[in-house]
Amino acid sequence: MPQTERGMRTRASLLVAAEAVFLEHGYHEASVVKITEHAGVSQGTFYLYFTSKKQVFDELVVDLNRRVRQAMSEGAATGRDRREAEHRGFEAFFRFTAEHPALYRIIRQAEFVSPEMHKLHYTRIVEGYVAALQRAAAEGELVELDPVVTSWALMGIGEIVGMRWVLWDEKPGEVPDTVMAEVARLIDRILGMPGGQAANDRPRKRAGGVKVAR
Amino acid sequence: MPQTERGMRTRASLLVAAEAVFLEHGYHEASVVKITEHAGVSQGTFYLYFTSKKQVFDELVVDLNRRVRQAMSEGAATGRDRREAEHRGFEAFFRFTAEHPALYRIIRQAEFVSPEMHKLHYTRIVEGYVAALQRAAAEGELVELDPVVTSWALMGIGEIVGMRWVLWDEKPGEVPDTVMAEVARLIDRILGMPGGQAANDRPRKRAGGVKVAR
Amino acid sequence: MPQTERGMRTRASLLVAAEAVFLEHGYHEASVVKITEHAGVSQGTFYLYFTSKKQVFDELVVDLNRRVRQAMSEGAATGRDRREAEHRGFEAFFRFTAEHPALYRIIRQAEFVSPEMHKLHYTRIVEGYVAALQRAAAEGELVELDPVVTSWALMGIGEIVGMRWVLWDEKPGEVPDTVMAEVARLIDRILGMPGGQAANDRPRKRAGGVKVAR
Amino acid sequence: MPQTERGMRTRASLLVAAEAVFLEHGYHEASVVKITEHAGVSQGTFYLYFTSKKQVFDELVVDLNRRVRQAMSEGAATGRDRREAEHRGFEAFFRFTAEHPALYRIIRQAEFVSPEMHKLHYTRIVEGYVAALQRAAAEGELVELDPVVTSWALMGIGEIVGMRWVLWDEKPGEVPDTVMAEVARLIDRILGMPGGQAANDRPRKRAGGVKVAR
DNA sequence: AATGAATGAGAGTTCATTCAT
DNA sequence: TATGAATGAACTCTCATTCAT
Repeated sequence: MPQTERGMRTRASLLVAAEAVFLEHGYHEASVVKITEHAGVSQGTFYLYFTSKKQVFDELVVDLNRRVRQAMSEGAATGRDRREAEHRGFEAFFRFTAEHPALYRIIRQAEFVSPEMHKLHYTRIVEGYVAALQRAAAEGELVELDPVVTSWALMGIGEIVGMRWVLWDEKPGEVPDTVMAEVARLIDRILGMPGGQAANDRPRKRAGGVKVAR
Repeated sequence: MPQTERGMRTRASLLVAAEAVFLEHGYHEASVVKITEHAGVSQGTFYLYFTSKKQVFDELVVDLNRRVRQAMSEGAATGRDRREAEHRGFEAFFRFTAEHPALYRIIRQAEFVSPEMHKLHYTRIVEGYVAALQRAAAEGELVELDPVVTSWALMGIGEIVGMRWVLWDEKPGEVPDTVMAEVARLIDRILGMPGGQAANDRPRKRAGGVKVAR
Repeated sequence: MPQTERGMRTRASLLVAAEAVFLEHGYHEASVVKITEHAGVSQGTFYLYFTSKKQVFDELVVDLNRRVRQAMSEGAATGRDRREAEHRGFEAFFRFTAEHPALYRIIRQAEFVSPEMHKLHYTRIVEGYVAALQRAAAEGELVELDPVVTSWALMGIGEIVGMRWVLWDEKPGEVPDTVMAEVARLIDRILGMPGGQAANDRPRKRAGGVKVAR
Repeated sequence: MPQTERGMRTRASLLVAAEAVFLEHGYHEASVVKITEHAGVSQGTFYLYFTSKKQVFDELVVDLNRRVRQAMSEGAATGRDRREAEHRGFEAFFRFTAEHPALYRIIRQAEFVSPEMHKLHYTRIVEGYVAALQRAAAEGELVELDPVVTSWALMGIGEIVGMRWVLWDEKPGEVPDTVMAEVARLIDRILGMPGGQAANDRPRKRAGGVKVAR
């Protein structure tokens, strides 16, 4: 760890550079040289602050994880009552994956680079999720469900939607409103909240019931 | 392409070896040498049948994709009526991701190795999904939903559940029954089919409504 | 060496293929596979008739050498008297290097592939040259000169002119007439034959004496 | 490019080593390993200073070209009058090819390794040649001739003589005096300068007029 | 005579990491 | 603290050649 002000700045700029380079090239195509060049320092300097390429990657994953969870709790904090709070928490999660889809590439890549960190990331998020679901359930707001399985399922939805509509689409950074709305309804159905079904909760016998996104 | 029986065998054993090695080490740690050693042939032989490491990877992804979809349609074929058929199709998909979670690592890694193949894989599966949802909707069996968004969501659930309960668990190859059942209920809720809620379809006001898996 | 008619044909087609491939790719870029593919036979067949890639190259050089010298003596044979014969011989040499500049690439490459053959090629040609010069000198038709040095010089001229005006030029296969004529005059001057200087043999004091080719 | 004294030394020693190795083995037999071993550095160091084996080759060709032309202009500078200057320029060229025949192997090999560099080399030299011939012609010192064709011819002579008498001979580094003298007379005849013919300028009718070198 | 599968040495090149300054 | 030269293991890939059929 750096002992001086200058050292702190150097380390920080290396982290920023690493994020940018991993984002652009992925872990394996990213080289330490690229990172140091991006940070404007020399090659050797990297090893003053990090013991390996993998270590800086791990640190980034931990950092990203912290940011996601912070976004989620900040989102939840804007809710005026318990129920709204939970809603906002989920919303924040989706918004984060939507707004930072590229960051999610880093996390997904962790599966092959740093399985422990990958596991840690999901586990931590799910923990928060589960707690939220349990609080909501205690309030009697949910259908009867298993919070762990449900949390994982919700996370899977968030990831794949981010991948499909943000990472793959030409104009990244945003999930289309129609898709977002559909996802919201879907979640409501999963959690047994009203709003999952438009006006009526019985399946209706008409083909028009199906609308295609995009 | 091989022109003799012997050549066919060699190529096949290289494919098998590649799958095993990619599974164990991931794409980047897997080397052509490891693959050929595993197949019991010399290094150069690899290039008799594949033009590059990436090509054999792509071929594997395409092959896996074919197998998943075949499993799905075979599953659907066991249903006695339309509704059962759709159910069995989804079941088959979940069973496949559950039974071959490691294969899914290969597919997920394709995101960083061969984005085109990765895209192709998901796109093809979703196409089948969407068609099934539309058929079910035409029969009036579903809640009003967007089949595309829903298909992606279902796939996200399948993947993450496979990752969590099969890939991460010590005894791989099987999603625990309790988890599988919970997922089934969850899907029913998503699709608006009866069975998504145990006995009653209103959320109830008791914490006991929540049961934790594992 | 082949024992059957069929074998003879195969060997011949391999030689033809080798010439084509060496011509197009040069020795090092040419591979045995390319040669056999071009000949329409399988890889292993090559080694039925040649012991190595280098051997077939050597054989080609020897063959080309034979062809050049034959062209030269055929050219000389068309001369009606001794003097004309010599002229025609040189002409034929230049025509050959002009018409087959690509073949000359093979020979030049021999310097780095098969120095012995390279040496042999030039030595044999020079021998013929020297003999011709000596005959001409015996007839008193030449300026006093060293036939060996002169022969080498003439060969150097032929090669470089072929390289510059045939190999490098867009429309290969032909040295422009003006260049050819200038070369002819140049040779006449070298050999001390009339015709080397236009009308007068004293250098003249006017800049207009210099005309630029191309 | 190296930024320190040490780096400069390393790069220089790699260039020296490359020249030596290309000289001894030719381009294709020369390997980067051989070069680095010769330079006493490790394999990877090579790629600190050169992007590829071909690049160092190109650099060598350019360097040699510079040296030849410098030798020529330095030679020309020793002439006391215009005419002597031109003479000395040509002399210097011949001396250089004679003294560095091995370097000329590198240049000749460029035909097959780096055609652009090969072309550049000859083109540059000819440009200087042509200019010299034109100056000489303006002084009325030459026979009527085409300076471009003549320049190429002179170069062809220089190369082949260097190849024959220096590269092939056991004691390299020197063209025998008798050969050199003969070449000089030959050039005088080509340029129409006095001295091309010993004492008399008419061909004589005696075989003794021909003397054989070596 | 012909095939084509198999070999394996060796090539050029990259890059995470170390170390002298 | 910072530099950047140096390392060397490891990689992908090519190809002349051999050999079983």
